[in-house]
Amino acid sequence: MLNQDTGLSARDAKDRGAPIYEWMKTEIRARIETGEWPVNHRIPSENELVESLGVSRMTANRALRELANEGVITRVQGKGSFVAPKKRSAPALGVRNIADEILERGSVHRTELILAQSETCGHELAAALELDVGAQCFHSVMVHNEDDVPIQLEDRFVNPAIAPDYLEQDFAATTPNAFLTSIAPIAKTEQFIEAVLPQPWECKVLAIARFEPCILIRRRTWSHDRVVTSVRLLYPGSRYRLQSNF
Amino acid sequence: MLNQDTGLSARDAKDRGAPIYEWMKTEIRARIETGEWPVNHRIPSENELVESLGVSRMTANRALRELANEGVITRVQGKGSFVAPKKRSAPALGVRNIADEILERGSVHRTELILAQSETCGHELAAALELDVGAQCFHSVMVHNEDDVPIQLEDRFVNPAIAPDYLEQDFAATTPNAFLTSIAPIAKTEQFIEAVLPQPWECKVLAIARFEPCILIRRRTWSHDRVVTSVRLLYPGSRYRLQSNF
DNA sequence: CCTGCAATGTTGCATATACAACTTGAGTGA
DNA sequence: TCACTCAAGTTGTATATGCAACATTGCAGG
Repeated sequence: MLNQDTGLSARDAKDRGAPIYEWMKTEIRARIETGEWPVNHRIPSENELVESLGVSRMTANRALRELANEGVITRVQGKGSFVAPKKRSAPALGVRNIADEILERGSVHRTELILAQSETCGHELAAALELDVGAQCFHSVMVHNEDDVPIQLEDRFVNPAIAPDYLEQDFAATTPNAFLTSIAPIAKTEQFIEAVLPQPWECKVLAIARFEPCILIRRRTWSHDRVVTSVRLLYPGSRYRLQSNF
Repeated sequence: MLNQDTGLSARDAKDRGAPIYEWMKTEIRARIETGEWPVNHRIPSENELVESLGVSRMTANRALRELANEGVITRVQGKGSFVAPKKRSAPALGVRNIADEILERGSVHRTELILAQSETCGHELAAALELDVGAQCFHSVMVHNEDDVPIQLEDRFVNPAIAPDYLEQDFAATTPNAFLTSIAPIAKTEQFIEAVLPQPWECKVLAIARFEPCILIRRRTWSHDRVVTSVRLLYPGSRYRLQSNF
């Protein structure tokens, strides 16, 4: 049931799996993401949250303080808390759909599915997806071709709790990126860019030489504080470069 | 006076300008940066900090929790808090000063000047700097070391119309980046990120193997519609990665 | 009219307390 | 010896309370 004063729902104390302050953060973030609370909208004060949710002020304070540190909201002493303006996004380094990118260049995009299966999380993978060791996750590997030239090797792991029917998708028609962003709005992205030498099997599927340097992008995306996907994108250095002007 | 139990000093309550938890954070960070507390060193527990500093546990908890969120330390429930391993990663967006970046990681920055001279623009260089072919420009090459490990090769061309006394700078004290941004505010930046194999002479000055893949950033910056500088930044792939979260 | 001040509401910080969850090591009993 | 239990230490979370700092509003008095 919705609380008219704050717009937040009073959760039954029993079904909480996450800490209260985390739950408050996700609820507030959700209202911002859906547009229910637009930019500069005033967020319920700490005391209002105390009243409507039955939490202590320190807990409400922690939730709002952490959201402020993350840049989601801004707080002004004596005035209140407000939805922060959206961050600028970097065109070239943001999460682009490789298919759109290729089409914009006037080329033909074609994918080659190499693998799509369910796997058991090992230690490292569990940490990356923030799941438990031994849990199931989805794994897909595919090559994206531009005019029949391999240009990106996509090695992706997906959280099945968020996309339970991931493996049933037709990846020739919809890229994993497009599918996942359609069912889970991206709230946060972590991205590392490295230069590496490819593995032998990667050389084979990308049709490149053994010592061709490649750009490796390792990216994780979150939605509602849960990891949606962890992906490795490998680009042959001779065929691809990143651009970021500002 | 130093407290033997924690290595932290009990501050006089009067001279505190910052909140206690912020003061604790800076004190702990200082001990990590100076190497007094090396990587994996155990940090005083919350209760030890309570004892030695006379603060409440919630305050100590907040200081340590925020340091953990920032990646400075790692905390394990039931075990304790420990100095986190350094991560050598940099934001891919924006023009950072490599010296600042290294200092922030608590390492020592040292440059090695390889070349600093005036040259005559060829065709390609003239186009890059938006000058006439045959005009003079400045050329500097240097290596930036982090803890005496070569981490960036900087190959820079500078427009003499904007920085006429560029070659007279002491590049050991002030990086070219810091000098140029101080005399010409950056209005626009064009930046390409590639993966390449280094040239033999580049391998030599960076002390890397022949087939070590490198990240190459080619960047041009404008001020008042004129090109200030065109620079190639070469990073060994095994020692450096770019980070861009949003 | 307007200046000054008090009241109220807001965030920021610090403390004391309590319980839960996890780790480690010591001890105990089969 | 092995397995189990228990105690102590540590972090994680939640609450209640108090005071400080800042912003806004309204009111009293000139």
